[in-house]
Amino acid sequence: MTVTIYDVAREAGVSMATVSRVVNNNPNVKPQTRKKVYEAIERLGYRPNAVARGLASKKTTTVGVVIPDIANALYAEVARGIEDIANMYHYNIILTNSDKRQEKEIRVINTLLEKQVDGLLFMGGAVTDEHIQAFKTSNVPIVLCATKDENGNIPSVDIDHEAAAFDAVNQLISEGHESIAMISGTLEDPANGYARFQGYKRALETAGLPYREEYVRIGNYKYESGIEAMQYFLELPTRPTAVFSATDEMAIGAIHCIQDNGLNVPEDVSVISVDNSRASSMVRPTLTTVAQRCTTSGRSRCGC
Amino acid sequence: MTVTIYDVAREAGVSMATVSRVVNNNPNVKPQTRKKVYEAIERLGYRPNAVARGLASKKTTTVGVVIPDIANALYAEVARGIEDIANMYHYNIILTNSDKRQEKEIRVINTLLEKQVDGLLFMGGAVTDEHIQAFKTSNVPIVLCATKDENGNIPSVDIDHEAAAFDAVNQLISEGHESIAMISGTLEDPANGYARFQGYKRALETAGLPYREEYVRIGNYKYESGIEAMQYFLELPTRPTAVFSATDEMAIGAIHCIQDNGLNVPEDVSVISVDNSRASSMVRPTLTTVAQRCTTSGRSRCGC
DNA sequence: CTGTTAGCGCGTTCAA
DNA sequence: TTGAACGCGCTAACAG
Repeated sequence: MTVTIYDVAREAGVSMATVSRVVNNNPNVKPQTRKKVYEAIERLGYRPNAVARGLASKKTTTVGVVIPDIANALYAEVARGIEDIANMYHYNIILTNSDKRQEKEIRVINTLLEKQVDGLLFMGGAVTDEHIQAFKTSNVPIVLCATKDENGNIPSVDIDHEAAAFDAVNQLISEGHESIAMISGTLEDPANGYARFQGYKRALETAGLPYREEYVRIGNYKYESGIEAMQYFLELPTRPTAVFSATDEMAIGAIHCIQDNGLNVPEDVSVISVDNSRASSMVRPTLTTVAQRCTTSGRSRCGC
Repeated sequence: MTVTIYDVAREAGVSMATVSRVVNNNPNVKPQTRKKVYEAIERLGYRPNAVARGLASKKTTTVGVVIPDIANALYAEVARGIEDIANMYHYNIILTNSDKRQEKEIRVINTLLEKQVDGLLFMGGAVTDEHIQAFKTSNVPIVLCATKDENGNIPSVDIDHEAAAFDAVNQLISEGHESIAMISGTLEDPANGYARFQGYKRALETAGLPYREEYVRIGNYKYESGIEAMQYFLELPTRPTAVFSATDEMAIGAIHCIQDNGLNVPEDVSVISVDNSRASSMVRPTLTTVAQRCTTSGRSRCGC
């Protein structure tokens, strides 16, 4: 039924090894025999079996990707970047959603390793001892993305949240704002939360602006929490003239809240954030976002 | 280095066959020996090699998915649904982006087939003879998603665009609207374009409402084209009281256009669409969308 | 430049 | 209930 390398060899009157060389573009083949082999391949409609090849060569040209949720726009962008790069090197990706549930994460990591992926890209929340344990059972390169292990032993790639936040707030400052509030994520979140908050503080310091506790509210990244935070700011005795949001979604909530209070953006209050989701380009008034190039971050390295 | 089934066999004092039976949950193993094997597996940290297994069994428990662009929210939702179901049956998916470029589509289809996927899910634009040709070179089940081949020979799953459009327009009618315009996609697009347009027309007919040519504009699914179309409608001698958009993005453009003209939604003009992207829930005024359950559509069947 | 020969790690008869 | 032996389709020395 299926035509194998052996069939091609017989058809072309050469050995399996020669066919293998031709298929793998090994230069050590006389052009003439190469041609014969190609013809035989064409005639028989031969297609190499990547599984057999993988077993023999111990390489699958496949990398595993565990991602919290591909339906999330941010992760989808990253996934796209990863697949682009993988594709460029003729690799494929096995994609798995983990929903950041540890039990599921561990399970898919093991499945991926069973499938002999050549590399594993892990995007998730916390990296626990169990994760480390699972990683250590294999020799394939692991790279963390948008997360880190406590010791920082595992290679990881991520955007520089601190710098992104710093840039965003700086832009506000350069526009003349002096009272800038922040809608932050939880400070327990090292990346989207703490790091961005640090960037915010550093920008204020650098500009010689005072840091005021009442100008910082912790949200949960959701639209509604953006509204709540903004409402709080607007009711302050001296309300801020600008707001820096840790994420686009909260920023949009903030904008709507401002409008609901009969104020205008950016005339009365400016809003800026650091995500770069597609939604942000479709919201009004235009939401200035410091491009975060999610896709690019997926491109940095992928363990292959 | 790597521990194989043979090592486990030796450690447990049984044969490879027995270990294989245990690993594959074959009932024909004495509980006692099963236990011995499990212990040996534990002790050695044995992990089955899925590639070798795939070669021997001719099954990879992997399905290939070619999708236009995972960074697109709609497709991402579908992909999520597919992965969920695959995961439920202990399958994995190899995901590839095609950008609807035929050359790339054909290439990844072949790659996926080389990798011996147990099924192939193809999401794309047109299904040409070249596609059919590529599909035929293999025996793995192929299923089309959100697209169809001309003859309808290949199994396919999709949402019922016609019905979705019909429902959406019907809702407008039930709200008392009698002059309803439509921002359509290109009619060459059988699904998002033509089918939705048909649904629009059928709803009008069913309600005994007249179909007016000037009440239909063709857009390109983009935000801007929603604005253009809406502007056209607003400048009509008798402007429509409601607008049905083939996609959310164009609907959002329409809404903004209405507002830019100093009118209100839905007081002056109602807007409805049939996508269900996340963006639509964050836009104001609230955009009524007929839930299209993209994720569910990904769940229907996946060729495995 | 080409052919021969071993495996890669596992599932699967077929006997026992 | 268990084991021996073969083969899945291909790559990788090695030899010539």
